Amino acid sequence: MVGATAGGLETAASIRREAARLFAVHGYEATSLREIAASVGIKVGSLYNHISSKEELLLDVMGGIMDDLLAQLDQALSGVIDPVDRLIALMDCHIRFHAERAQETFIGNSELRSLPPEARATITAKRAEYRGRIETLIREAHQSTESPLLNVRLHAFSIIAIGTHVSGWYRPDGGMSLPQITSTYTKIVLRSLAVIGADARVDAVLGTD
Amino acid sequence: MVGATAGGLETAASIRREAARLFAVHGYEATSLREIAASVGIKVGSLYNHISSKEELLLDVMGGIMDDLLAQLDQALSGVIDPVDRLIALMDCHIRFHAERAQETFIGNSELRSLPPEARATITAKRAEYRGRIETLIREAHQSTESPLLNVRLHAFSIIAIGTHVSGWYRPDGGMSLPQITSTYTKIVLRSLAVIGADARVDAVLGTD
Amino acid sequence: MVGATAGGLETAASIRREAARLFAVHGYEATSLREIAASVGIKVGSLYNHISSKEELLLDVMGGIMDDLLAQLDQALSGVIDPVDRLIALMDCHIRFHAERAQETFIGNSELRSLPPEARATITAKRAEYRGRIETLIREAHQSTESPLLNVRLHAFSIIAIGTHVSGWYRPDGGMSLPQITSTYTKIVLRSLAVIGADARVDAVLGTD
Amino acid sequence: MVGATAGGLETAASIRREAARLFAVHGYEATSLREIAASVGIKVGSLYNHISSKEELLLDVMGGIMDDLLAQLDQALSGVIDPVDRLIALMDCHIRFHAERAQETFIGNSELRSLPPEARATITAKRAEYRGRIETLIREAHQSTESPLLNVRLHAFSIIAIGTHVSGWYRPDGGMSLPQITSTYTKIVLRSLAVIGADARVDAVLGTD
DNA sequence: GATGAATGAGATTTCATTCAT
DNA sequence: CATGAATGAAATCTCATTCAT
Repeated sequence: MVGATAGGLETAASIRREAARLFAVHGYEATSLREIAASVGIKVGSLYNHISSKEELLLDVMGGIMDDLLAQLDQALSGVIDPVDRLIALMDCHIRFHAERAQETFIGNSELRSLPPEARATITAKRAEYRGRIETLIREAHQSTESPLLNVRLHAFSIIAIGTHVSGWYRPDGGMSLPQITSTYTKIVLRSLAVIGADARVDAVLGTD
Repeated sequence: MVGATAGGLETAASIRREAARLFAVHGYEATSLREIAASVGIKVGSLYNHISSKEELLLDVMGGIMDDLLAQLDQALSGVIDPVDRLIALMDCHIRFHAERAQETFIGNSELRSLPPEARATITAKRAEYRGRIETLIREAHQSTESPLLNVRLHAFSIIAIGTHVSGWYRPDGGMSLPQITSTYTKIVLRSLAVIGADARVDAVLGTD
Repeated sequence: MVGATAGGLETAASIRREAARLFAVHGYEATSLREIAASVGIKVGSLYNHISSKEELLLDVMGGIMDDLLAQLDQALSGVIDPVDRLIALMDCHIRFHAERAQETFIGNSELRSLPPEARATITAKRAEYRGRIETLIREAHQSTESPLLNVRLHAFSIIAIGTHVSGWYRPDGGMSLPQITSTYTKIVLRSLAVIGADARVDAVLGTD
Repeated sequence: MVGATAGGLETAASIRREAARLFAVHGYEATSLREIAASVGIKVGSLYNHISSKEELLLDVMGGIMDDLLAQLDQALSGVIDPVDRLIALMDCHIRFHAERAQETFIGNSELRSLPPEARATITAKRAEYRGRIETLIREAHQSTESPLLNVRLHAFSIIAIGTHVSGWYRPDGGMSLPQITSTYTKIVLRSLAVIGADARVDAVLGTD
């Protein structure tokens, strides 16, 4: 029966979706498998036909997120050559990703401590990788700058902090549109890097809205 | 023996200290009263001579933090008149506070969801108050600026995001000194507000180190 | 295996049975779920597959008892027309019920205070209903009486008191047979209502044993 | 300081009074020493300057009650010679005692099971003693009776049941006066023993009210 | 005599997980 | 693939009791 399999896949996807939602709202520890099962419309025991443990479910939910982020960054940068344009592409991708996948990135940022050491190390490595790319982009963009590079690490940190923060408050039906948010934060970051004509360059790439 | 009373007070303080530490490391939900009691060196039941519930303990730990932050900001601003200087004073206070009391502010930012609605509302109100003050300082400093004010809310958010982030990674024995961090982040923020001569003004107020 | 479902239902029934027994012996507060679980032969946690709380278990145990009593009274009276015969039928039913279901009625009488207000009100209402029926039967039987009706409420109370008392001491293997007890108490009550020829009438209806 | 001692004695009495009240309302098991201490206005630890254990406190509260009851019965019967008059004196004393000291007798009847075996045996013996006296009085009064003595034990039981029941519902500010209750119940009992001219004899001794 | 603090035992309840059906 | 039931571990919290001050 094709339906059976489709149903099974749907159930598995449902579980991950509801888990993400509940982990984001109440936190991993405060979310019980009973709640997740109830949200999906099945009983606890049945969960285990689709997951192997709660921890694995968390890993699953957090799982692809960093890979996706890195992949999306690659894609956003592909074909972009000018260093400032690349920085703008980074910011656009960075903010958009943290907003559009707010729940997952929020979990990724707040539930690291719930992972067992090994899994945590995996994630931490990917985060370092992401930070490294940001630092590289910052360094490369610095050529068009009129002031000293203050501290690459802290520049990168402030970009990351903004993304993390966004995933905590952004709502699709909130008061600000995503392009508006992206554009503004990009200007803020470019200004902080003392990029010449920061605002105009952002408007040129991302539009004026 | 003075020890009797002093012992009681010391135990109570110990409990709050250890609770803050453990909440920061493992999270509120993942921290058991058993662990806290063990850290303090008493038995679980004895905790209840000093607290009335785990939730109240969390509230206690998170409790004064926002009041302290607001008070410290008041003090930092007192006597400072120039709007840009006031912004610098804000940033100095902001970063220093989030670094020096990293554990508490980290808990304050990550465990809001563990509070019952009423308590949460109390804290949320204080956070809004703090954000409001930041927005006011931003608006007032904008006079010395050569570029448009992008979006007060997002400017404030980026400052808050940086503070929150700092409380997550700062270690007194880490690679960067607190004055260095403060100075750099202040420059980053002033630059992002397009304050004229941002770096120099920060150096003038906070020193060159 | 049919046993699966049957096992579940049997366990649930077992729990209620053992709870009734233990509540009757030690009282609700003094009975731990551990003891109940042990009596049933399962572990404490497993209880919660069959009950939702200890309080609900008490309510469950006390639950049907008043309904059963009222239903049994209806049945005992059905087809009996003569007012004195109806009184005799009441007493027969009353004593028999309190003896045969001694544990449950004992709990029903002694653990009212352990119920939360709402549940208590439900039970209290049913008890008032039962008392009301007794009072009606007393009034109707009074026509065949040679003396004044002293006080309907106190007459009813004395009947109720006897039932409650019986549920406290009756044992199937005790020194007195149930018909003997029933017959005697019925005579006592009819005499106290000054029914003419009380003893003979009781013997005529319930037998001479 | 006389005041000091008086205060101490007062405290001890207060504790027993509040304990009796709380045991009667919530039951022994459901009453915590903390509640008792709070009702008295001291802290838990201080209780132990006046009691030696919670169990002993219960025994203390239940303690004298049976002795008092027996003593009061002796006194009520002293000088009364006629067997029916002695029965009336018994009933008057019995009901009055159970009403006036409702809380204590209620506890005495409902918390027997909370006593350790030895203490329970002591109390049980006194109750048997009391029942024995009632049975003797019944037998002696039977001479003035026109019908057979149905069953001495059950006659005694019904008297005891009425007393126990009274202690459960009597309130000084309730709808019925104590003399009214006493008189009515005495008539009920004398009628049930087929005492000739029961009502009149009761009225003659206890008054007509 | 009163108190604050400590303690060990135990209470109810929740949870992730397993497994036969 | 879903379920009901069982389980062991652990969690928060309460309690009677002790004792130094």
